[in-house]
Parts: sequence; structure tokens; C-alpha cells
Amino acid sequence: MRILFMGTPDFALESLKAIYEKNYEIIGVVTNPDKPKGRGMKMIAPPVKEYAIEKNLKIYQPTKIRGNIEFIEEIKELNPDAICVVAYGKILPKEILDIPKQGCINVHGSLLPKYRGAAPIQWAVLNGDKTTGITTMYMNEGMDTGDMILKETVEIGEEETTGELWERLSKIGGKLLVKTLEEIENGTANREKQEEKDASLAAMLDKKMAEIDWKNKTSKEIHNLVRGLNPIMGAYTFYNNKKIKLWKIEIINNEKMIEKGLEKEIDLEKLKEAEAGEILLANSKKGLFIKTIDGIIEILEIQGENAKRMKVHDFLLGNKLNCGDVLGIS
RNA sequence: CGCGGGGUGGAGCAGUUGGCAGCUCGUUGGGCUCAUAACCCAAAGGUCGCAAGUUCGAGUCUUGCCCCCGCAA
Repeated sequence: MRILFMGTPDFALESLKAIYEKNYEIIGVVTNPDKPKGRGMKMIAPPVKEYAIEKNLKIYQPTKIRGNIEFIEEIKELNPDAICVVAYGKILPKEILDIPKQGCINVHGSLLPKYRGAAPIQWAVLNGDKTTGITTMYMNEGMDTGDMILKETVEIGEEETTGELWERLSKIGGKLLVKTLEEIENGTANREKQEEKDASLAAMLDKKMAEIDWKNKTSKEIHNLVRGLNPIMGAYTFYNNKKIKLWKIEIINNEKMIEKGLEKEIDLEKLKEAEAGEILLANSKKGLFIKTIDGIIEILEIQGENAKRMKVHDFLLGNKLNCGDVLGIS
């Protein structure tokens, strides 16, 4: 089977690897153009391109596809049996979708029709879902609205971050893509319509959502925000007008309170009056504890302005945080 | 030439108008305790990124170079 692969980031790379290692005939790899990135805005090639170079695969990097007649003609001439699209980053026009005889196959990071769109994995964690998964489907012109072929459900750990889930799902995506291709070759592939009434959209994340809203969010919601934005943006708040990012936090319930001997450190009377976001204890030995509207959280990993992320212990050795100060005031 | 921060004992930081190099933690040894990520005492550990310059004297001022990091994607 002649396969054209389209994808850009590391998530797509796992799928490309999977089909390459299964010895599928990869007639070309389409990926987004190199972009200036990082300090000094150096040009960086996307992960998929790096791999394609290493394996000597033909690479295409069109800036745009819609209306790009030259590129569309080129694809036609390649005569692919199937096009596999994984996190490519561009919407494919009908002219492309119609080219391969076996259709365009997409690997999506959720159990469709839930979380259609750009950030399915992030939203699964942000919403505190217990499970999510991977779906493969036949693409159509809509945003992840095609008929579904295979699904695999994955449990999300209580403390799992988007980054960790991302990595697991990317591998499962590769596995499921291979299985999907096998079924298509054998003519046994399923074709299931998506239930419109169950559909939801996982919109792109915007900057504003990363700020922690101490006054309105529960410990659980803050915890979901922190792990959901790790390692993409990082949930942040302010202390002394400086932005600090929280990378890892833990919800402190009564058991943990006793386990850590906190009832000796924190005045329970004061605790009742404390504002949400108030620093209850900041001690390099004991840790950093913050009041929320419904309890206490402990910060485990933190990042100051212009600094790298570090364990709270290290952070507190050189940065003084005063008990009673309130986070989030900028 | 995208914007910005920084290189000071093992770690995280401070260092004022240039004048003996500090803090917290860790490490090592000792003490105390039923016990401790507790407490007390003591010790070790630094060419202050590199090079040159100004100066009686530079971590601190000037110049050049190297390296690291954050934002943004």
C-alpha cells in the first residue's frame, strides 16, 4: 500500500515511526514548514521532518494547501492508496481528501465525537476526565467529523500531566494507525458515524486561562489546571508582581495534613479566616502550602520569573515568601 | 540582528557609594532525644564564567569573548 504521511509535531512522529517500522511504503511525508523558534529565533525543523531526513523519505513542506494547485497536482501524481494525517496542523481541502482510493485516515487524541479539534488531550486533563483515548477515522471536510474506524480507551492517572498523557497517547496512536491500515487492506475496517448529539469541541488553549483564579476555583480545579497545562504553558499566578508558574501541586486532605504534621505548623483558627490564595506556610523544610476556597494545596514544583522550574525546596532557599501574603495579586 | 534575565563554596540566592566574600540548605564530625525532614555545637568547602583595562585596592566600574536560562512559538 502506497502511503502519504502528513504530520508535524512529536505526536505525529510516533505514528510515522510505527508505519515505517511495519515496512509500509511511505511515498512521501508532508509537514509544516520550518519555523523560527527559540532564543534568537533560529529556524527549527519539525520532528517529523528530522525523522524523514534520517530515513531518506521524500519531504514536502507547503506553506498553504488550499488553492495550491501545483501541490495538489503533485500529490495526485504520487498516486497514494491512503493518506495518513496525524496532527498536521492544516485543514485539507476536498481536492486532497478525494485523491487516495482508500481514503484519508486521521489519528485523533480523544474518543470521538468528544473533543473534536485542536487540543483534545489537554482538555481531557483540564476537565479532570478519568478516561480518554485514541480514535482513527476517515477524514471528511469537517473538523474531526469523519466516520470512525477504531478506538482505544485509556485511563488518565490522578496525577498525570498533559505531557505524560500526550506521550502515552502518541504511542497508542501509532499502534492504532497500523491496525487501522491492516484492516483497511483486509477490507475489514469498520465505519461508524459520529453521534452529533455527543459531540464537543476542544478549542485551542488561550493564554488567559493559564492564570490561577484562587477566588473561584476549588483545589481540584486548580490541580487539574496545573497538570493540564504541564508542560505546555504552565499555570501561573503572581507574587509581589512577579509571575510564578506552578508545575506540580498536591491537594492536601485531612489525612495528608496529619501525615505531614501540619496541624502543628498551621493555626487552625487562622486557617478559617485565611483568604483563598494566602500563603499558610512557606518553609524549605516543610514545604509551601496555600489556602484555596475549599481546602489547602501544597506546591511541589515552581518556577520564578526568568528562572527555570525547580523543586519548592530549592526555590525557598533563595526566595523569601511570607506567610499571610496572598498569591494572585498583580 | 524578536524581547528580557543571569553566571558568587554541592544546591537556591544576597552582596549596599569599589575596602577582609555572606545567607539559607546540604555535606562531614560531635552532642542531645523514646523518637524526627527536629534541636545544639564544630568543621570542611570559593581561581566570585574567561581575558584585558581603570584603580593603592574590582564580585562590584569599562571593553571584548564564552556559556546558561526565561518569554515568545
